[in-house]
Amino acid sequence: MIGKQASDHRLMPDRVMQRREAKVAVIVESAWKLAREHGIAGVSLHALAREVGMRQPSLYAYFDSKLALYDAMFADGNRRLLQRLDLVKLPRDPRVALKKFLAEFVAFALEDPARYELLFERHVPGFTPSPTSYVLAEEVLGRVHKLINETGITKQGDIDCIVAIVAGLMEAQLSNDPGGNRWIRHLNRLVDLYVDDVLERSRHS
Amino acid sequence: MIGKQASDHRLMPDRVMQRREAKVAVIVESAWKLAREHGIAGVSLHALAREVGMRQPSLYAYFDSKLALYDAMFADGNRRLLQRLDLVKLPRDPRVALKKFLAEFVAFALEDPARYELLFERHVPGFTPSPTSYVLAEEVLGRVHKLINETGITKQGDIDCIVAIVAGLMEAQLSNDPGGNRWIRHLNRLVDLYVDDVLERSRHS
DNA sequence: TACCTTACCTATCGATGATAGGTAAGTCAA
DNA sequence: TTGACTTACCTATCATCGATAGGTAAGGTA
Repeated sequence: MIGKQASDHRLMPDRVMQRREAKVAVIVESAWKLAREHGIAGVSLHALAREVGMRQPSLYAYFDSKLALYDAMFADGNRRLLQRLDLVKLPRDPRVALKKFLAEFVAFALEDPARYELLFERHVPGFTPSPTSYVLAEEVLGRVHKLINETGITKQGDIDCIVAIVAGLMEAQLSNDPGGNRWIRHLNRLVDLYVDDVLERSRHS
Repeated sequence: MIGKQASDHRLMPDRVMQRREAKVAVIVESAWKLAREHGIAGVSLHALAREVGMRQPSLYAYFDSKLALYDAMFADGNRRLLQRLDLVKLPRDPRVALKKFLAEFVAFALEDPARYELLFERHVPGFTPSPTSYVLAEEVLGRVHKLINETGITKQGDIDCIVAIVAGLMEAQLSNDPGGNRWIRHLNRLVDLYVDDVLERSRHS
């Protein structure tokens, strides 16, 4: 139960519960700060505790394990991503809408390498999102799925390809040219190329 | 100096030197075994030493640090990859040759997830290949580069795209369907699609 | 034989994530 | 207001990790 937080506090009075959740938020925010400084795997519970003015064992009052902390960060990152995607004004044209949506997705992903490591790579040994947190990631993927569908692409294999292409460009960008655009500048062209090809193929069959 | 092995043994007599290198090879092989069992980041020096019949500090006679061990594994993996690629009989047709070469590359990459993590991902916190080892990785990339060139594709941006697409498919394959072919089956089609498009564009300009 | 190097060993270090058990402050019903 | 209970921390300690120091017996060499 990675995602489970310490004990069950659902019987707590609201006031106490809110204070507690606020503290969790502070801890997660500090964890992101440390992750940005030392990489996602470089977050140490001792350093994190010091950052929030505690001793290391006290963190276990808020998270059952270090992996549970990562799970909370995973959920937090995906929630922020969904918020950002909510703000995207989607044009009528499905193709333009898809590209605009993907551009925002990619911008979010690339702006914080440590967050990218946790949300989209598997750079934390042993970490797998809990079902509760994974639902958020599926929501993101579901929105991409929907927009791709609206361009007329419905086959799972074609959706897989587009997702893989986007991921490949992002991964190359962050690995070899973080902050630049050497790979990511090809995103729109590749999406157009692939979508055109699928539609062309479906027309001729 | 990540890649440096303990001290400088270049003044050793040949007999001793060979025995030493044989031992290094045994250690690296055992490390791969542990990596396959527990993931690349799950290799512990205590377990590795036990595996080769030593105590943990004795490994430091062969490697200056754990990262130096990873560097030796990185070089070893790339050497094996080059050996495999040497065996590929390349057809005349540049396009067919590229696809056959990439197929072998991908087959090698996917057959051992732990090796993939070390060679193609950055799943080991703090690890960067030493210049000496990185030369081997560049040799691999150089061969891909050459074959892509021979299809008539010369612009760096286009080469980047093909490499990113291949990497994206491999990464999705291993993350979501290891052992299967849900993503990788699209490799040839995507390469053809991209190469065709580049050649088409160059013809119309 | 005498000497030097090799190839290990034990003991120990600091940092890590995790657990056990204690205490003072906060909360709340009688 | 008091007394009981809970919360929110603490100190002390553990096993495991990579790493270092220093010792020793066997192998190789003059």
